[in-house]
Amino acid sequence: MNKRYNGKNSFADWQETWKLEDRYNFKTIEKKWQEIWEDEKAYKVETDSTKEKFYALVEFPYPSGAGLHVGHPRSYTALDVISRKKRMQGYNVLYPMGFDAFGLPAENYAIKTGVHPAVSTKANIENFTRQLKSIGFSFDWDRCFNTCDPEYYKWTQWMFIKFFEKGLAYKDKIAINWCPSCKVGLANEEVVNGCCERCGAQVVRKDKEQWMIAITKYADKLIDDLEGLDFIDRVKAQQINWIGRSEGAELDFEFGEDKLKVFTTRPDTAFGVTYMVMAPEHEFVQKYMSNFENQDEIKAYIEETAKKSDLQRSMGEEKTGVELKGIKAKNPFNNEMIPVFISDYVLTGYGTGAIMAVPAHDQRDYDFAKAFNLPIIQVLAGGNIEEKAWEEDGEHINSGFLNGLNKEEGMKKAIEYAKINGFGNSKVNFKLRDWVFSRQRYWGEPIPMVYCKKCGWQPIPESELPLNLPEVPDYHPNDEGESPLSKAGDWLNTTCPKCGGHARRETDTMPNWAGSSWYFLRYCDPHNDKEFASKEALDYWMNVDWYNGGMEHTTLHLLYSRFWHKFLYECGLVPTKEPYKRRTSHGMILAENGEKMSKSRGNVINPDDIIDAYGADTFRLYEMFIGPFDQTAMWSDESLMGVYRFTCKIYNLFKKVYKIDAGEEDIRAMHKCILEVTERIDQMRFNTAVSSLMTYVNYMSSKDKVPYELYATLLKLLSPFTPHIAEEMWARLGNNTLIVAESWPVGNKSLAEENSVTLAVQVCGKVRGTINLPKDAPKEEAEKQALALENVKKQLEGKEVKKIIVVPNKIVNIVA
RNA sequence: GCGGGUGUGGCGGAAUUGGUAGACGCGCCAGACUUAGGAUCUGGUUCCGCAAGGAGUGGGGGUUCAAGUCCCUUUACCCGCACCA
Repeated sequence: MNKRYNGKNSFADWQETWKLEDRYNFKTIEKKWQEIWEDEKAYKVETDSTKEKFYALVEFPYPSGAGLHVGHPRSYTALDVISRKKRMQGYNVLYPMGFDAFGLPAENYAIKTGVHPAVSTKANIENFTRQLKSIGFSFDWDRCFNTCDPEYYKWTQWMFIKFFEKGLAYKDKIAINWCPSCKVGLANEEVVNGCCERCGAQVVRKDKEQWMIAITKYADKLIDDLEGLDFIDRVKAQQINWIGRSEGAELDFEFGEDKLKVFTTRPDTAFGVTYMVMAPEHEFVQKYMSNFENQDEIKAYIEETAKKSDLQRSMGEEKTGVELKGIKAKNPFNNEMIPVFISDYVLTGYGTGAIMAVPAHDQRDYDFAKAFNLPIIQVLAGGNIEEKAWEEDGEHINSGFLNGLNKEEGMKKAIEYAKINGFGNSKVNFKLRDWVFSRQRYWGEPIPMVYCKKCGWQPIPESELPLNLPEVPDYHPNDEGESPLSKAGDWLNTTCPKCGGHARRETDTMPNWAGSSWYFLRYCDPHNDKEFASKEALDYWMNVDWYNGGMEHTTLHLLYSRFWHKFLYECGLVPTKEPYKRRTSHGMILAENGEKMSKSRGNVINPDDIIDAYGADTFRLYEMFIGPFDQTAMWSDESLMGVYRFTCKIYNLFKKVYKIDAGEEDIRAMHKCILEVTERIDQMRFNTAVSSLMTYVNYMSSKDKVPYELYATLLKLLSPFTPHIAEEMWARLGNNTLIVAESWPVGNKSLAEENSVTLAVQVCGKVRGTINLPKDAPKEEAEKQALALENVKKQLEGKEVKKIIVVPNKIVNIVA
């Protein structure tokens, strides 16, 4: 006997055995249908070129020990609703789930307890899987994988080698952001307000040899290709802002034997340069040190700034600095000799690490000039230079051949002049830096490189992939910042793939963002052991049609993965330039009082508790009803109760269902609901989609007998939101099919329309009454009835009607 | 400072894109059923007013027959970036 139907197979059977005492038992219902879906592989999907595909993606979670947060299901339910609807609309839907399983918490836990990260991670993944399954998401679990599985990271390593082969991965000694607490180098993206994103410790600068990936080579493409993508505006804006493209010029100023290069966005203000500034780390400072008259002062300043983090530097309100006495620079535009300073307001990592200072037209230079009593020469008319710098447009003055030109013309001419005279050219700069790709950590993908004294850095041969993570005696990084892998004994020693001599393995591992940069490709073909995914699978499934995730990943994961994908595209390994067609973002869920949920505040809501008390369907529906999807929402137990009542109503409504024909009004209510729910799901206006369903249910509840067709349609519309109860009641209606495989109802606009309409009647813009008219009644009829209203007559007493505006089916406004 | 967003009842939030502001839900009030209920059902619920009526979408101004919606201005809060030359 089929367990689906509990031995019953007709609607009549169910009605007969219906008892009033029968209560909505979500626990039994939900468990039953989850088992059936799993047994029947209801959500398994195959590459099938005869069907139109739809690829929905949500950010896979890091399987933390804390388990699922109520924030995760907001995103997962939203795309589950979309996926389920698309499936019912006939699409071949790929909606996968996996785990981003490398990460610091597992390693920190290992340091504390000695439990191997692989062990705790496995347990956490099992817990997450249990939780996700208990919510009834329609993931194709056969495609699930995790990034710490050698079968997966083999390909992450393989791709790293591709980066190396194309010259995009390189080792460089750079001043990196160093977290003294985590003892790890951080990418710029991982530094928040000068502090480590994970532990909050203040980040300091430290010179280290690091693997870098040249994401900056793709800076232009990463901006330009945003055009045409369906990303929400704030994501586009944030990425553009982060990449920080600025156009200007690079100019050479004579300095000692050398040319001191500066980057400026305002070459037109060159005649207003009264001094120059280098970053304290600039190479010329050391090179010319012996020539300076005030070496002690300079050295002291350099030492002082080296101790400061970027945050401390930027917090300094007063401009500080030291003049490099003894050498002046020559302004190539007017051959004037100008003093040169070092100051920490010039950053070593941006542009050339040196600037030409134009105090009259740049506020920072202005502040510095005021502090050091330097001349301020206005070269663009406008503003009040006595008070502050003039940064707007104006006519050039005191500027030789630029006089009379505006900003734009001046820039063009200045660059032209520099070009002709060989001391400069136009130049584009980016805020974006190359990606620091090394982590001095254990729980990450080993970087598949070896160092040979003779041959330098060499990638290991493809046949040796995956390069498995070895066992180590303990997981602490040492104080020199060497990875725990440096203690991996024999593993470290190997042979050079090029010359066969002795070589030593790289001991740093990859950052978290590595595995997540291409995981959406693996979902297309997750069990392939020959390639990261077959061409056939990629051609069919890519791009991701709809990707939803958190705003916090906009400049991290989302930018990295776009870059990574573009690189693979240019290697001919993926069929598309961009990975994601559409990107949306959900708002956070805060605690009831508007605070962030956190362990320390003790206000975390565990999805397990909600499901236990009210069931997965109520939980899902509430997450969709909580508020506008893209906005921050506050958890509310009382609102949750309201949704629970609604779920009960759906269940109880069944006893009023009869096999009777639907009336005209019934049909209208039904089509109205179909149209609204369909449209609102597509627009991610889930909260109003749910309210349409509530209105429809309220309509049915007010009837003594509910026509079968109305209830059946309700279940279909409801099934993406509350799949378990929809499935259960669908079966009780006597169906032998799964509702998830049914087709989505199609709304009919004309059937949804009322045949009589209520028009508001206004006198001078104020509503004074309403009239009922048949739909599309002539204007004259509306006017006549409006004027006949008692209240309207009263309002018009003693006044002369000047004009009557009739908007058909909407409003009559009488102007007097 | 730059970029993005949000201000509507006691609360979460709707409003077909210029056409009856407050859908839906919570809460609250009244009634019904009940031994009882923080259960369920029915009705009510923007504010002031007994009513007629008036006011009303952060503030001010404007366009329009008509503005939560468009324009100008101002303000508060939230998020991201921030000495990026």
